[in-house]
Amino acid sequence: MDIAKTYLPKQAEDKWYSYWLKHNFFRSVPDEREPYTIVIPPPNVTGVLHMGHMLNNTIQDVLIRRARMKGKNACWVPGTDHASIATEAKVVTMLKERGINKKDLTRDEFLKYAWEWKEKYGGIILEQLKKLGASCDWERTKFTMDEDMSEAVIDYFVHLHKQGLIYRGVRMVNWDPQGKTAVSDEEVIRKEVNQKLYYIKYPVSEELKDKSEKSELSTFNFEPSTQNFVTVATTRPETIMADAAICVNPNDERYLHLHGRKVYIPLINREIPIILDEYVTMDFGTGCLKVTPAHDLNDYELGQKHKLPIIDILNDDATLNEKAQILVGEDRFVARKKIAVLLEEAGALAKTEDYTSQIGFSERTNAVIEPKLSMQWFCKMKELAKPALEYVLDGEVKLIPEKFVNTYRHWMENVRDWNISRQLWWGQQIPAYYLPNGEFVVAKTKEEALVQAQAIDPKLSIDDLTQDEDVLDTWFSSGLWPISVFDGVRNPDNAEINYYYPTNDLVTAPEILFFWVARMIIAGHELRKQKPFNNVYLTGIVRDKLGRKMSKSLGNSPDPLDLIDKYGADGVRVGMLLCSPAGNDLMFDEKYCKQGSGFANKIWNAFKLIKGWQVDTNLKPGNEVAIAWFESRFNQALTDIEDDFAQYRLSEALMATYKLVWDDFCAWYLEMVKPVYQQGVEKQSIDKTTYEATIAFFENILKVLHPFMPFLTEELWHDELFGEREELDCCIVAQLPNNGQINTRLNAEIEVVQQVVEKIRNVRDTKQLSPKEALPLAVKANSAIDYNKYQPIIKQLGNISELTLVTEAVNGANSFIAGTDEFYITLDIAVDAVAESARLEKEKEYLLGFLKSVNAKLGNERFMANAKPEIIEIENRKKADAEAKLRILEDNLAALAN
RNA sequence: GGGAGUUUAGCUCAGCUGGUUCAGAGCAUCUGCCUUACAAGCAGAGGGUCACUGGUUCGAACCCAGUAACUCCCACCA
Repeated sequence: MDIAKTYLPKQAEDKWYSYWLKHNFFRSVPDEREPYTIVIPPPNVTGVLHMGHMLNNTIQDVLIRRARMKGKNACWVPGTDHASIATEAKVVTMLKERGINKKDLTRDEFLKYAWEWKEKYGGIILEQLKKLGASCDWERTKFTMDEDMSEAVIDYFVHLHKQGLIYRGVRMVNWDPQGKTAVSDEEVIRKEVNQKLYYIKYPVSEELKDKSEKSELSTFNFEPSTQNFVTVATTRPETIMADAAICVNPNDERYLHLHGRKVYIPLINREIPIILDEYVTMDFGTGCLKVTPAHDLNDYELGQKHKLPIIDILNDDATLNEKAQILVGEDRFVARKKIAVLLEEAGALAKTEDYTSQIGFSERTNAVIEPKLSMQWFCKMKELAKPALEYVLDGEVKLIPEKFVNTYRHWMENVRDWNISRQLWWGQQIPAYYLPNGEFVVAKTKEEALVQAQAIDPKLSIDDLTQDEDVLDTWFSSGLWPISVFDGVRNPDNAEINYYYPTNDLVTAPEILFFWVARMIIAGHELRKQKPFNNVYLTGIVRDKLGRKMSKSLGNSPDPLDLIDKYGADGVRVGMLLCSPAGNDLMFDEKYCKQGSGFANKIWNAFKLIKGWQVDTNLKPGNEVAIAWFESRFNQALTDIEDDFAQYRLSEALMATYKLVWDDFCAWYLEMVKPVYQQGVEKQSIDKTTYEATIAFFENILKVLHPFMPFLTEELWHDELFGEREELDCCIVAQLPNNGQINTRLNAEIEVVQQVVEKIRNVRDTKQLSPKEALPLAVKANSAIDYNKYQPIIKQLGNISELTLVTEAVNGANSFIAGTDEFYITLDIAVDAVAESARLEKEKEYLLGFLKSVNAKLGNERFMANAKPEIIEIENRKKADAEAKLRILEDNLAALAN
């Protein structure tokens, strides 16, 4: 039969994924085995797979598959997040395209559209994950707005409210004028922006009585005539109409004459007081601050302190309202430009300066955040954060890499109250019910709310209650994820939550350490007094090879599905992992995927080679040494790989596997045992022992590879090479081999043998001899290595015609040293004594230098006094080895000279 | 402004408690091979002032101090 020349991923991928599904290999139900649980970081329900997801989910899949193959009850819970702001924005856009304005819809009508949208586009991303090979238990797929999930959220809200941890209040919030909702502090991204600093002159309302009371404004390069003005620097001239005061530092000697005075706001001529507060920095701007309590957080606090009126001149969409008196209806940024012109015309603009400062942008809509006063719901964080911090500091929840502990601590120690209300419809509506008198009660249902309400006013009926319009922040619900997917909020003692929780590993991006990870730990402690997971593996950000973050707007992100199409899912998985050491950003380059698919092909070809063999029972076993060595080497590699996994060094585990397969198995083992080509036969004859051992090795290799390359390994697993397989005998559920014996002596001796082979090849290369030409080799063994034992290997790999053991150096031969043994290859052509001497001299020189440094150490009294005995012993051995080699070299040099 | 991190070969990264011939791996590069599994391959080779400057030490890529560059997080200087 014909075997494809290269591995063809496409056929294998769909075939085996459905096979796994059909046989429920991803399914997990509680049983007597040890559980291993991962909950997926739920992607946005309307999201599309990007490279970050690829990395994240590849890692999770590797971990879950490995756990499965170690006999654990592996459960990977998939699902999606309703992502209120992002999704609502998408729905609004969609409606707009259809000519529908959200304003014209009722809440119910809008939600109907939103659900339609979710049904249509939601879950695309989960389908995409299947292409990657994600072995999630799809029967457990959850959505954060599923009925039970929402109920859990409401329960949690009611619970926190009962604890007195949720309150309602007017606060300055981060207002997203595009999403028309408040967003939390964490959802504001600050960026450096080039702006202008406008110096605005506010006329002082009374003439200065004493002309001699001269200000020192001249140091600011102002026109002398400005002494009747107060000049204020601001980046937001459009808010002057909302000014409630001008503030100067009481210690600022320049402004003593202004104490107790009043000024007029330019253009609208409203009179405002000059107030004094040490908050003002004297050496910034002019040292005068305009106080605009409605539109700046600090000004708000200053306003509260000084009991200033709050004048809000902005609408929810950040256009100016009638309180502004001028430019009503204009957008804030349009107004800024226009007012600058108006001020200029009125002679109230002293100057403008270029200025860069940080501005907040909405993470969801990218709109410039407007500080806005409004009534919001808040969650008290201080008490909640404390135990959540302890979990991490105690190491009960391990962050990988550890460096994030500091960041986590810093945040948890400086946490502020969390604004949990969002002025949206898509999400869990806050379970607060208002009485006609404005009081409110919090309850799970309207009926329960009525009971509470009637305690206040017995005459109330259910129609008198109105529910709060706002919904909860998405993170409020995703914080419950590891508990709510097992129904642990509503039924805290059910069999599932007791079995699967706490989960084992969480794999997520460091960007959402606080948004999400911290809140899960908080919820875990609050609801169950338990951590939600043992380990948090924080992946890096996927960047392009120039180090730029991959994003749609930059257009530097490849489509993951295209990559899978091009390199196969296994190739892409390997590619992602090859360049993603734990916690480091990943400089993604397609070439890694190429390396991945190249690796898949290498394995495929090893398979093809073995497929071409046929047992000939007449042949005697002839590869005991090779077989014993590979077994030992394999066990060694298993230990190394296990160790890498234990430390979450997935890249290194993969690289160790890569080298095991490519170097040890293909380049050495298979070359050692591969039969000499026999012409005219379809299959190459091989002895039974070697054949069986090789197949067993190959099967074990497939197991080790499986977590990284599930499709290829499953495909090969079912080849007839391995005999008949039961229907359920699949690589995905095969058990990883246990760590077996490691023969360190054999491993070490083979390393010398490998050196010998490499040096023979080197001689061949430098003498430009054909690899086909067999050469004679003589060994003068100074070590205990029995070269008779390794003769077949050396002969086959080095193409040696004859290997003789000698006791004296061979004259006129090309020599080399491997380990401490001497090797001689006698060639027909005469040795180029000059070149050979030069080569040996160079080696000698190096050894002498080395010996000198070793002797320097050994001759150093303080070294001998301070170094540990084993170090000294090592140095002594180094010295002995070097001296032995030097003697050999000198002998060889002497022989050449003759 | 505060904090954390990074800096090792052309690229991406290992290098654990300071001490093996310790300066490494993979990729890339160069040279030679179309050797019956694989040219997506094989064989061989080259490539580094371990960011810089000082210090500690018998001994430093590793510890300490300072400097520089980059990255991230946090923060209300208009």
